[in-house]
Amino acid sequence: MKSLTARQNEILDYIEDYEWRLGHWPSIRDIQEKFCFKSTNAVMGHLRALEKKAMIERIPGQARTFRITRNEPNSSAVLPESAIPLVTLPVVGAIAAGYPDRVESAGEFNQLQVDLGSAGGSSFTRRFALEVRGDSMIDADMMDGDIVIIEPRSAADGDIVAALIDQETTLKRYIQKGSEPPYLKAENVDYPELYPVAELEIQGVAKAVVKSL
Amino acid sequence: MKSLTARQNEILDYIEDYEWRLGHWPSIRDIQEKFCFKSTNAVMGHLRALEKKAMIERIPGQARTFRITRNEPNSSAVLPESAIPLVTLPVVGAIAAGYPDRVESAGEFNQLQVDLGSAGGSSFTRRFALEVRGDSMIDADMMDGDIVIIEPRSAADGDIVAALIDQETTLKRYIQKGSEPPYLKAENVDYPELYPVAELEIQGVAKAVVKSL
DNA sequence: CTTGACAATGCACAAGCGTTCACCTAAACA
DNA sequence: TGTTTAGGTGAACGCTTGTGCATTGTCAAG
Repeated sequence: MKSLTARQNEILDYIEDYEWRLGHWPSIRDIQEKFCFKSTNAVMGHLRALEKKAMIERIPGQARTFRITRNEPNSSAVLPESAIPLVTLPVVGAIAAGYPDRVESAGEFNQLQVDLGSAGGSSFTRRFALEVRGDSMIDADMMDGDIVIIEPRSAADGDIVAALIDQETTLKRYIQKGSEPPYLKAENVDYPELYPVAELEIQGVAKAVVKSL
Repeated sequence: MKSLTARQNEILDYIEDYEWRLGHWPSIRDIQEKFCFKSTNAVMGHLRALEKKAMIERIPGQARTFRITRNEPNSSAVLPESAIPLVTLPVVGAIAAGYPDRVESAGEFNQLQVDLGSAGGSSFTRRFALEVRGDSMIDADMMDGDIVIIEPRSAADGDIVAALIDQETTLKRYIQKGSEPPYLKAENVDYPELYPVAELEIQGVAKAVVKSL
C-alpha cells in the first residue's frame, strides 16, 4: 500500500476528527471550507486519491457516507461466525492544563485488543480520557497518573465530574442535596475545597478509572 | 421525559442499527423505504416527535446528520477542543483455558473505551483483558468486577500475573527471590495460597486495571 | 360529539451535495 | 525536453435530500 502525502493525511485526519466530534460525516463542502479551498474539486481530488489507496470507502452519489477503512487490514478474511474481530489499539492520554490534544500522543499507556466493527461512530464514541493530576481525589481511589474515562453529560448527586476551574480541568465530586445549590468537593481530607457549580463548567462524568501497574 | 410509542421506537432502533451496520446515518428516504412508507413525510413526523422527546438531535437542512442522544442526556455539552476520542469496545473475559486469540463471542463481558487516534497499527502486542473474579487480589486494589489488561510475556519478581490454575485463569503475584524456585501468592491476608510455578502456566503480566464507577 | 395525539399519503420546492469538464501550476522524472 | 503526479481554480449540472403544505384516517380521552 502506498503511503499518503502530507495533505492527504490532513484530510483524512480532519474527516475522522469531524466524525468523532460532530457524530456524523462531513460533506465535501465542509472539508473545502476547513482547508480554505476555493473549489470543491480540490477535495474531490483528495478523496479520489484516498479511495484509490483504500483508506476510505464511499457510496457514489450519497451525502456524507464515508467509511474509514484504514484500520481494517484484512477486511475480506474469512472469520468464524461467532468470533469478535480484535485489533490491538494503543490507549493514549496526557493532559497538563485544560484538555488533552488529540493530535500528539504524549504517552502510550496500554493496549487493548478490541473490536473495530463498530468503530464507525456510534453515540458512544464521544467519551474521552483524562489523566489525573494531583491527589485531590485520592480518597476516591484516583491517584496521580491514573486515567479517567469521561462521558460528556450533566451530573447527578454523587457523580465524579470533570470540571473546568481556572482554565484547568480537575476532578471533583458533584454534590447536590435536595433543592440546595450544587457544589463540587475534593475527595481528600487535606483538601477541604468547595466550589459553587454556577461558576464552573461541568464537562462530563467519570465512568471508569484506568490504573497502570 | 415522555416515553416513546412503539412506532417511534422502531424508527429509533432502525436508525441506530443502520448506523452501526453501514457506518453512516440513513437519509429520510432510507427510513421511508425500510418501513414501506409511501411518503417521506411519515418519517418526518416521527423524526420531529423523536426530536421533541430529546431522543435524537439533527441539523436542519443537512443530510444524514443524526445524533442519538438517548444514552447521553444533555449531550449538547461543549466538547473540549482537544479531547481524546474513544471507542466503546467489547472486552474478552474469563478465559477458561488457553489464550484468547480466537475467542467465542460468549466471552464478552464488558466494554472498554480506548483511543482510536493512533491506531495506525504499529505495535502488535497481543494484550487482552480479563475480568477479575473473587477477591484474592483485594490487597493489590483489584476487586471483583474490575478489568485487568494482560500482556503475554514471562514474569519478573513482583509482577501480578494471569496464571492457569485448574483450567481457570486467576490473578496472583509472582514471587522469585534470588535463585529460589518462583511461586505465586494471593494478595489477600485471608488467602494464604502459594502455588509452585512449575505446575502452572503463566499467561501474562497485568499492566493496568480498569475500574468502572 | 368533539378534541387532540398519532400515523400516514401525496406533492412540490429549494437547498444540500456529489460530480464532471476545462484549465492551471509546480515539482519529480526519464 | 516532454510526461507524469500531486494539488488547485472556477463554473456549471443534476441527483439527493430535507422540508412545508394540504389532506385522510384511527383511536382514546373529555
